Amino acid sequence: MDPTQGPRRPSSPTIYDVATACGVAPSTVSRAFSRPGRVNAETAERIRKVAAELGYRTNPLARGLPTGKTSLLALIVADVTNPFFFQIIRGAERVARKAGYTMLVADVEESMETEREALDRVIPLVEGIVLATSRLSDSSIRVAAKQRPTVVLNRVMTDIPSVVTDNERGMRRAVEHLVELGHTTITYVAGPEASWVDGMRWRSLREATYQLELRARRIGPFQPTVAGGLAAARAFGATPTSAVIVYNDLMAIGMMRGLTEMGTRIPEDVSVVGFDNIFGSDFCTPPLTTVAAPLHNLGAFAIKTLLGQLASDAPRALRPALLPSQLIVRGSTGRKR
Amino acid sequence: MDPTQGPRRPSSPTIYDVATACGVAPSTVSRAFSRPGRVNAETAERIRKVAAELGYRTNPLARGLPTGKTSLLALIVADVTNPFFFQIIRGAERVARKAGYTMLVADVEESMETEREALDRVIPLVEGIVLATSRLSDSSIRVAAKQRPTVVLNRVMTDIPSVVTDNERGMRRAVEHLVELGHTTITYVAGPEASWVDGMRWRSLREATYQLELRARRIGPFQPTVAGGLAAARAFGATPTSAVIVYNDLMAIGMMRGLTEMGTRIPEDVSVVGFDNIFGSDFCTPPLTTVAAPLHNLGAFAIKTLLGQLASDAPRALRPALLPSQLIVRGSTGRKR
DNA sequence: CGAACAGCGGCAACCAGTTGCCACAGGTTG
DNA sequence: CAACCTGTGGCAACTGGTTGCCGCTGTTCG
Repeated sequence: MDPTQGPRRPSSPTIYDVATACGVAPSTVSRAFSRPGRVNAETAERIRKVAAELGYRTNPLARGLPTGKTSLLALIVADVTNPFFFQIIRGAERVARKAGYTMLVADVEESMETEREALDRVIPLVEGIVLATSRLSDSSIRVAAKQRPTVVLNRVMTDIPSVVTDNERGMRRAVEHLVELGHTTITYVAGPEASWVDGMRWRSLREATYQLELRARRIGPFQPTVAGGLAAARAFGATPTSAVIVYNDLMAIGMMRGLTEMGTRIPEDVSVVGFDNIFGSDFCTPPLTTVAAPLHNLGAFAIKTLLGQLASDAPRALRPALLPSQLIVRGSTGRKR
Repeated sequence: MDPTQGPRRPSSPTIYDVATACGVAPSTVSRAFSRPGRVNAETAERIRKVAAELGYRTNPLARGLPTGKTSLLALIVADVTNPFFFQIIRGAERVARKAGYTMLVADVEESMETEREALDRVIPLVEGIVLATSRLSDSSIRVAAKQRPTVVLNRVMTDIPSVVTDNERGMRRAVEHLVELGHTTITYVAGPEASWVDGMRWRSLREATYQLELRARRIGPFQPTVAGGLAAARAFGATPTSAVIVYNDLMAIGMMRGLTEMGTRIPEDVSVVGFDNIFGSDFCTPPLTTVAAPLHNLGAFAIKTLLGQLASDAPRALRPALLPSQLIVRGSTGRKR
C-alpha cells in the first residue's frame, strides 16, 4: 500500500487498531480483556472477535509499565549444571506456567557476586523471586525481599517464607536403616561450610545418633561435587568406619568412586548413604542408597507459596514449609561385617 | 512526610527524580546514560554521581517499550531435566550475561504444543530466540523467526542460522574405533523418529560403514531416555551383534543396564558407544565410551550467533556452524571376541 | 564584523497499555 | 414528575524511559 516503506516488520496490532476497527475507545478494548464484567457482554464479545481476527496480543511491556504486572517470576539457582536443580526447575516452571506466569531462570554459578548481579538485573522485571539454595547473606536476601515478594528454597529464614526438605526425619530414617544393618559408628562427610543445609544435616545426625546410642564423627568440609567426593574418599581412607552418610549424592558418587579405586568394597567394607536422589544415583555403581528429596515438589511448592504471597500481599504463615523426604534403599548399604 | 500514606513500597527513583536533583531536564539524564558523548562530560559526570547516590536504576520495561530493547534473550529447551542441556544452558547464559543480556529459559517438556505456547508468551518480551532441539515444524520455526532473530541448535535449516555438532565426523571416529577393536557389524539403536539428529546420525553411520566395508543395522525407534534404552536392550537381545552405537548417552546408559540384567557382559559380549558425553556417562558401569558433544560451546556459540544477528540486522552466512565433537574412549568398548 | 557551525541542553511527542473520573441513557423510587 | 441510581462507554492522565527537532551560546572563518 505504502510504496515508500519496504516490507517493514509487521509490528503487531495494538488496542488502538482494535478500537478503531470496532468503533470504540481504546480504554474499552483494554477493559474488555482485563476487567471482565466492566464492559457490556455483547460489546466485549465483538471486541474479542475483532481482536482475534487482527491477531492482537497484549504487549506485556506496555501492560507491565504502569501496573508492575509483568507475569514474570524469577528462579535463581546456585548451579544449573547440578542435577539437583533439574526437577526443581521443572516443578517450578510447571506451576508458574499453569498460573499464567513465565519463569526466568538465572544461573549464578555458585558465586555470591554473580547472584547479587543476577538479582539486580532481574528485580525490576519480575513480580516475585524464588532463591534456590542462595549463597547470599540473610541481610542481602532481606534487601531483595523488601523490593519483591521472595521465597527461599533449601534454607530457613524467620522473616521470609521458606521451603525445605524435612532433613531431620530423612536423616533419622537413614540412621535407623544403618542401625538395622548393625552399624554402630557413622561418619558424616560434610559439604560446604557456608551451606545452611549442611549444618542442618549434621545437627540432625548428631541428634539421631544420640537417641539411638551410636557414635557420630564428621570429616570435611568438601566441595559438594564429584571431585569433592573423591577428596573425601582419600581423607576417609585414613580412619575408616563401616558406614558413612554423605552431604549429597554428587559427593557420594565421587566418594564411592574414590573408595573403589582404593580397593574398598561397597557395601561389604563401607556402607554409603547419600542425600537428594538426583539423576544418576540409580545407575552409579553400586546404586546409591539415598534420602530422596521431593525435588519436583520443592520447586512447585516454592512457586505456589510465591503465588500465594502475590495474591494476598499480606505475607502469611512464616513457619517454614517442611516437605517430606523418603529413604530409598539401593545397593550401597549392607550389613556390617 | 505524608501521613496519609502508610510505609509505601519504596518505588525506585526515576530519571525525573535525578533530573530535578541535578537541575537538568529528564532527557539529559536519559542521554547521560544511553548516549555517551551527546552530553557534556562534566554534566554527565554530575548526573551519574547523583544517580548513584539516589540509587537510580533504569527501568527495563520503560526502556523496552519505545525501543524494543529489552536486553532479554530466550532459550527454549526441549527438556530441562535432560542432562544434555545443562552445559548448553550454562554456556549460553554466560555469553548472554557478558553481553549485558538476561536469559529466559523455557522448558517445553518435549511437547510441540507447549513449545508453541512458550514461544508465543516469550516473543513479545525478548530480542532474540535460540531454539535448542526444537520439536516444531520448519514452517512454525520460520513464523517465529519472522518476528524475532532466531537461531536453531541441533538442527539444520537452510534459511535460519543453525548450530550443530559435527555428527558426521564424530560418527566416523566412533566407527573407526570399533573397527580397530575388530568389530565387523554394528547395530544402530535409533532415537525418536521425528528427531533431526537421529536421522543425521544414522545416515552418517551408513556412510562410515560403507566406506570401511562393515555391516550396519538399525533397531528402533525408542524413547531417548533411560527407559527407552531398557526397551532397546530387550529388542536387541533377540538378535545381538558385537557392537552397538546408541542414539544418545541417556539411552546407552539404560541399554547397558538392560543388557547387564540379561546377563550380557559389557564390553566382553557387546561394545557400547553413546553420544553427547552427558553428566553420568563417566560413572555408569562400565563408564561409557561416547562421542562428546561440545555442550558448553554449543550454547555459547548459539548465543554469539544470535548476538551477531542482533548487531547487524542483515542475517549473515547461513551455512550451519559445525562444532567439532570428540571420541572419548572409556570402559564400555573392547576387543571383539 | 557577520555568517556559519559545532556543542549542548530542553521541549514535547511517542511507545501501548491501565484506570480514575465523568457523562449519558434508561430505569426505579418517593 | 423530580431525584436518584446503575450500567456502560469515553476522556485524559499516567507509567518511565527515548529521541527528533529546535534554540541558545560560543567559537571559527571568510
